[in-house]
Amino acid sequence: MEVKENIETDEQADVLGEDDKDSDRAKWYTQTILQTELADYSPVKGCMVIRPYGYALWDNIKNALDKMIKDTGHQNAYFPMLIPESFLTKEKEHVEGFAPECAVVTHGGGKKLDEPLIVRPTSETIINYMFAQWVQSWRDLPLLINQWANVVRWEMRTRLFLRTMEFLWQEGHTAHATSDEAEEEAKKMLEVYRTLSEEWLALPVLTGTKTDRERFAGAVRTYCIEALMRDGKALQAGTSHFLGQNFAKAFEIKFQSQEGQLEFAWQTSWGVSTRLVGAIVLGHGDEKGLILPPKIAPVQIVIVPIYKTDADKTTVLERSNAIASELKAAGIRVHLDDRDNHTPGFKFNHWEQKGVPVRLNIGPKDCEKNVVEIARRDTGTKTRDVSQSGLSEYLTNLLDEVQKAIFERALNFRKENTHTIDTYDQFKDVIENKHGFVEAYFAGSSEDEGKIKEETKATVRCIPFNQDHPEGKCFYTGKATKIKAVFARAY
RNA sequence: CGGGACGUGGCGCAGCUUGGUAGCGCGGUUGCUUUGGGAGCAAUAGGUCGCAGGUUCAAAUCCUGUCGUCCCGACCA
Repeated sequence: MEVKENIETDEQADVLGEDDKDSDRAKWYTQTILQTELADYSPVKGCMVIRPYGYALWDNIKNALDKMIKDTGHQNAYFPMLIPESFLTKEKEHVEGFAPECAVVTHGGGKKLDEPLIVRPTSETIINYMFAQWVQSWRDLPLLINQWANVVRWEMRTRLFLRTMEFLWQEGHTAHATSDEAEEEAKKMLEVYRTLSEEWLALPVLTGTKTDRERFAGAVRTYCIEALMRDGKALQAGTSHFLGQNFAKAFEIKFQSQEGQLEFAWQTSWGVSTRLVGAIVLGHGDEKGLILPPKIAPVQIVIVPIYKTDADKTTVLERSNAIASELKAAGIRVHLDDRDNHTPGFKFNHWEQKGVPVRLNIGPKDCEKNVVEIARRDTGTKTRDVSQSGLSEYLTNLLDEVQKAIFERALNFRKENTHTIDTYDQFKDVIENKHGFVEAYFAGSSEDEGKIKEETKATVRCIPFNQDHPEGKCFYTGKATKIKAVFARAY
C-alpha cells in the first residue's frame, strides 16, 4: 500500500468542500475503502470481498445488534438461500418489486430444473411459507424470528458496501395476533436500529415513515432511519416494515383466536445490512481517511513504540507489551505495532488512515518518566506525559469521550446541513448548492415526488415522527398541510 | 441498459498519435546506516502490456469483438 502518494492525490481538505466534484468524493470513498483494507473488488462484477479489517468492523456491529435483537425477545434461525420461484409471485406488490432484480437458478446437477429457484433477494416468502405451518393458534404468537444471511439483488450500478449485488444483513420476521401489536413491533425494532446507529455507530438518524413511493414492496408501511453523510447526501441506514396481513393472506398464515375465530396473522419485517459500514465511512471520514467510533472499532488503541538504539528498543518494547497486556485485560481492543520495517511517522499516518480512535506513542523519554503520549484521531490533539499508572481507566474514559465527541460532531454537522424552506425555488437552490436535508411542508402526491426527483434528483427521505407543526403551505402544491417531509439527494 | 474514461510487474503511472520485442516511481527481498510525523544508500527479484480474434515480416501500439473497473444517467438496502 502506497499511502503517502494516495493521500496526496486525495487532496480534498474538506469532504463537503464547495469545489469538490461528486466524482472526487466518489473516488475518496472507494480509495479509502481499498487502502484501509476494509474491502476489495471481487472477480464477479458488482460483488465485493470484505477483508478482515472490514469484517471485524461488521462483526462488532453484528454482535451489538444481535444482542439487542435477542434482548427484545427474538430468536435466530436460518432459512435456505434458494427459494422456489412460485413463492415470489404470491404477493403481488412483492413480485413486482423484486422480480426484476432476482438471480434465478435454472440448472442443477447438470439438469434443467422443473421449477427455477430464485436466490433470495429477501426472505419474506420462504419464511412466511414456514410460518404458515408453524402457526395454528393464538398461543403460537407472537412468532419472533431473526436471521443473519446473505442476499442477492441484481443491481445495475454498485458501490462498495453501499450497494453490492450480494450483501450481508439481518432480517427480522415476526407474526402477531393483532395489528396494533405488529405495528408496535415494527416501531420497536426501528428504535433498536436508532440505538445501534446513534449509540454504537455514533451516527444520528432521523426516524420516520417512507412515502408510498419509497415503501417496501409488499408492506403496508415502511419506517426508516435516515442518516446524513459528510458529503451532504442522505443514506437509508435501516428499514422496518409493518406488513399488515399482506403476506399472511398470500401464504395463509392463519391462527385460531381466543374467541375461536380463524384469523390472518399480522406481520413485520426489518433489516440492516453491511451498508452500515459504508455509512460509517461516509458519515465520519475526513481527508485523512476513516474515523471509527470506539465502540465498534476493530482496534481501539494502537501503540506505536519509538526507539533508536537496541537498548532503547528493548526497554520500549517491554513497556509497550506490558501496557498492551494491561489494556487487553481491561477489555480494550489494543494493537501493538512493533513492525521494525516502518518508522513511527509512517505508522502514525497508517493508523490514522485506518481510523483507530486513539494512538499511544511511547519512546525512551516516556519510559524514563513513566508516561506515554496520547493522540486522538477525531480531533488530532496530542496529550503528552500521561502517566502509565491508571492508564486503562484513563483510556476507557477517553474512548467514551471520543465516542460522544464524534456523535456530537455528526449531530452538529446534520444541524448545520438541515435547511428549512418554503418555496420550490428555495428547495432547488438548497439541493443544488448546499446539499444536506431539506425540511418542508409537503402535501404532494407520488406523481409530484416523481417530478421533484426528475427535476432535482432529490427524494422524500422520510416523513419524520413527532409531527407537531402549525398548519403551513406545501412548497410544491401550495396546499395547506400540517405535515413536514424531509428531502435530500440520497445514495 | 445508454453516455464518457480507463485496463501495462503487488500499487500508481509513462510508452500508443508516427508498429521494431517494455520503462519510471512506490512497494518486495538482502545488507548497512536510520527510527518522537510517511527514512537513506547499495544490490536484487518481479510483466507473454485484461482476454479473444484480425491486419503485418513484426502489435502494448492499428482494427474488430469481448470482459472488467470507475464516473454520469434510468432502477434500488
